[in-house]
Amino acid sequence: MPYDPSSLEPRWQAAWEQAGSFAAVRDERPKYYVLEMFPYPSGRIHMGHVRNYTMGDVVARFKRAQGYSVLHPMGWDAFGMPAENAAMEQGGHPRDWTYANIATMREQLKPLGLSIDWSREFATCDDDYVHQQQAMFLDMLDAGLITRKSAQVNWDPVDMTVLANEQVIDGKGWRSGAVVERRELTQWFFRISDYSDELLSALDGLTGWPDKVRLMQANWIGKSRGLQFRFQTVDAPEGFEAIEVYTTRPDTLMGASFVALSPDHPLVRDLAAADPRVAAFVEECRKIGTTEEAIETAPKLGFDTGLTVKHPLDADWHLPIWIANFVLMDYGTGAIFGSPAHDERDHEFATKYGLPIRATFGERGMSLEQADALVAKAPFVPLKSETVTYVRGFSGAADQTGEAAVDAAIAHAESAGYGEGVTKFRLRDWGISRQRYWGCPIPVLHCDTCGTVPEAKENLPVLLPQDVSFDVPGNPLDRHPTWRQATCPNCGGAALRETDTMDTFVDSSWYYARFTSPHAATPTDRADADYWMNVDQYIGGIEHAILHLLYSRFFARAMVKTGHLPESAKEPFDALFTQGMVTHEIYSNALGGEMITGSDAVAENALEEDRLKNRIKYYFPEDVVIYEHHGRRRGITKQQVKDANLYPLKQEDLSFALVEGKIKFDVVVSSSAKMSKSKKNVVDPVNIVANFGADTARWFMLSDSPPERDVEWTAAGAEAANKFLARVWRLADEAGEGGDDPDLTRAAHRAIADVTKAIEGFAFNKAVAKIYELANAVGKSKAGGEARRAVLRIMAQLMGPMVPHLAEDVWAMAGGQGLLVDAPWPKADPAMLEDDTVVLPIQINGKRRAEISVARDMPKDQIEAMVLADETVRRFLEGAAPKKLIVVPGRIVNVVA
RNA sequence: GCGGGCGUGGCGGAAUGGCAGACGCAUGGGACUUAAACUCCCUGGGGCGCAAGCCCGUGCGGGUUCAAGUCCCGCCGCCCGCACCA
Repeated sequence: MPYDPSSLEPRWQAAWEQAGSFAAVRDERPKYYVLEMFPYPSGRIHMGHVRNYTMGDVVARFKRAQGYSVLHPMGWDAFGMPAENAAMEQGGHPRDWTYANIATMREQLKPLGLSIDWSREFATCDDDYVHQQQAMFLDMLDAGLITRKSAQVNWDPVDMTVLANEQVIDGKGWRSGAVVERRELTQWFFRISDYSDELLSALDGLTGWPDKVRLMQANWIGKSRGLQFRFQTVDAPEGFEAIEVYTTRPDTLMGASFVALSPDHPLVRDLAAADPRVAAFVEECRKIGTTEEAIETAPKLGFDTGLTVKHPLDADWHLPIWIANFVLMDYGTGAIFGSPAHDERDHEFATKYGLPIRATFGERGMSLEQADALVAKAPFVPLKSETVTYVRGFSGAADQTGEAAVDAAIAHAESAGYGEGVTKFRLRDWGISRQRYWGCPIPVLHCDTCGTVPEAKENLPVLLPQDVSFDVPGNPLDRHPTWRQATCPNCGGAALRETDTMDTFVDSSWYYARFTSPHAATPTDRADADYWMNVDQYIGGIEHAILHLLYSRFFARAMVKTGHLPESAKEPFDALFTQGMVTHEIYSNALGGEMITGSDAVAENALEEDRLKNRIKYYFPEDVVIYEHHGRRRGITKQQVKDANLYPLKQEDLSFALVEGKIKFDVVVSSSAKMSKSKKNVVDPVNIVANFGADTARWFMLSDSPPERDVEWTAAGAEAANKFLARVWRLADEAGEGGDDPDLTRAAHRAIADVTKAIEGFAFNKAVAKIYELANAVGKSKAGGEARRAVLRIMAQLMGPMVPHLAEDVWAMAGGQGLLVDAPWPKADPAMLEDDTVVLPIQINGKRRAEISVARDMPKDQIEAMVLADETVRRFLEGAAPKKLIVVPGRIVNVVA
């Protein structure tokens, strides 16, 4: 009987379930909390999920074997726009759509054999979760962590609704096609910016996080030291006698050539009220979306107000005031001075509008003329740590670094009294208001008498009304006939409910804490949180490096402040791993605008493809057959092969069929990209599990590609994975009688050491390679009987975290006692790991020319003597003494001739 | 535009500054078979050579070092994020 995952996998899953193997329990063992970022219930699981959860499962099972009490939960990030979009497109209710998707996905996930404690499952749209989140919101409101202020949104003037950034395409609303405007709304915010410094400095302690993520967060928080000062205005309207600016480069003050205001600056508003030309310019600026990307990539636009300011160091020197579309109101003071000689953007702006470009400094030793010449065509922006020569300096030495010059300039401004050094952060408060239905209602009321009033805790949860429709754009809560009507908990009078719901990032900012006690009547249970927090290993995509992870770090602090988490949990994730995406080749019918019918064009060009996307037809991988023809990969649709009565067409019959004209290549193979429904380059995990079993899918996801990098799903790779697992199964099935093989036992212990190290280091691809080596050793070995079974049991243990079903079967066949899942992780015998002799490569002038075999502990002088006596070395030296002889013990020898 | 990352055979990848290409896939050859599939063995960066061996080779151009895929500087290409996608 061959390897049959379809019978074996359900059997072991049932065994684990019956044994209750994965229930997380508080006991005397040390605890380990493994968490993968929870999925959005889009409707079907995809390969990205399989990869993410397989990695987490490897860690969970590995730690379990190492004697930890493991918490490995699963839930659903269930609020969000797709449910509303589905309701708009297909009718139905977001709640029904969401829960149906969850049911489907749970059924698709379970056959993967993940070691999850399913009793802890919840969805963020559950009434209970909403309830606890609202309770925390009230606590946080009370603790001063929440505020209300004005913020800009994308406004679709036709649909009369707020759009998400992704719903704005080329500055237009995705449904209406209307040019989107920026509008101001009063919104709810978490005061994350109060924690800027704390969130930044605490990054140093996150030693279990990738450096790149810490760096991205540090840059996002963006601490900067600069000078804040006032320009005195000339002839400006009343109330605008001075303009406050902030600069991180006060040392370039003598190179200032203009002042630029944000279109949202108060002075600009004042001017716009009086001058229609200003108003028109501002309106033009507002047609750019709200994203920083849109603002920064839009062409730089300026408007000369005609007003001027006095330079703080020379009252007779007047600078023009411009309005510029790239100046952000959110950062600094909404006003800057332009220093075109030393800033890319200012240089572009000055060049476009004919404003002066005056160097403040040049390369070391340059004269004023040389420095001005240097910056005429392009700005000079050296590293701040580099020493430069100031040609228009006003403080500090002539030759100094940018850093020193900034400090000197701040000191100068402070002693002269025209400005002060300040520290600013780029991080803005976290706006959580969404003008949408399918989210957690913000539990607040608006009372005519009492103003904005928090709902009383005993009135929670504030649940969404069920009788809503999505046939008209806009927020159904706003137009619901009765839902808004409520009683003010303060005065007992009539009040209106807040109709904003919360950003779904709020839901995902504390689910990790809720998993520690998912059914508690309070947001957390302190004993459980104390025991299970922190998450020891968090695993998810790099796309969450900034927002989700930063918000979660803030939220944990807010939960500490409101007593929902212990102080020790303020950094909730001890270690983080960011895994890569799953990609696949793309199969389509067209390239370069022509329908491809067996022509030579196979290469891919993303831009071209984008331009032609409307004419391109995509094929699912399961609908095409790929052949190698004249060294190129070409595709034919299965339908075509069937129509020609040739299915299944063999490679060797291909040329015949082509020559006879029975078939032609009509599918272009394009390079791999992230799996997406629109390009149909998706492989359904359900099909893979049905065809090959879950273990094959898991094994493939772990093989070959390093976990942090993208992995390309290929049919050949999946088959190879399946073949290997079948081979391992046969090795166990066919184990016969025989004697010892010390080399095999050594190989097994080597494998224990290597695989353990690889799993600990998240190098699953290397662990897989080491298991291949062990399997090859088993296959070659003559060992039999208990000696062979002992090695097979080790192999089962090492494979257990990755392919748990097969491993259980091999374990049982090789005479393992009880369930493998309960067996402790094997330990390598140190005596088995060391060889007595080592082969030392000999390099001559850095190139490998020979090797010698020496005792591991041979002294250096003996090695040197052996090297000099070596025939190849003597040939290269031609009788001369080496210039140098480098011996790195146990590693390498280099002879410099 | 700004921030972050990645780039090694035909392909996925391996390599505490120390033998580049572990391991796997594809290819080619062979064994088994009436035949095929399965399986097993060998081959497996490019070039020259009967061979021993030699030369070239880690996106491109420089540099540091006895020694560079790895460190430094400057480019090119691709990917991720940019605050209302999740």
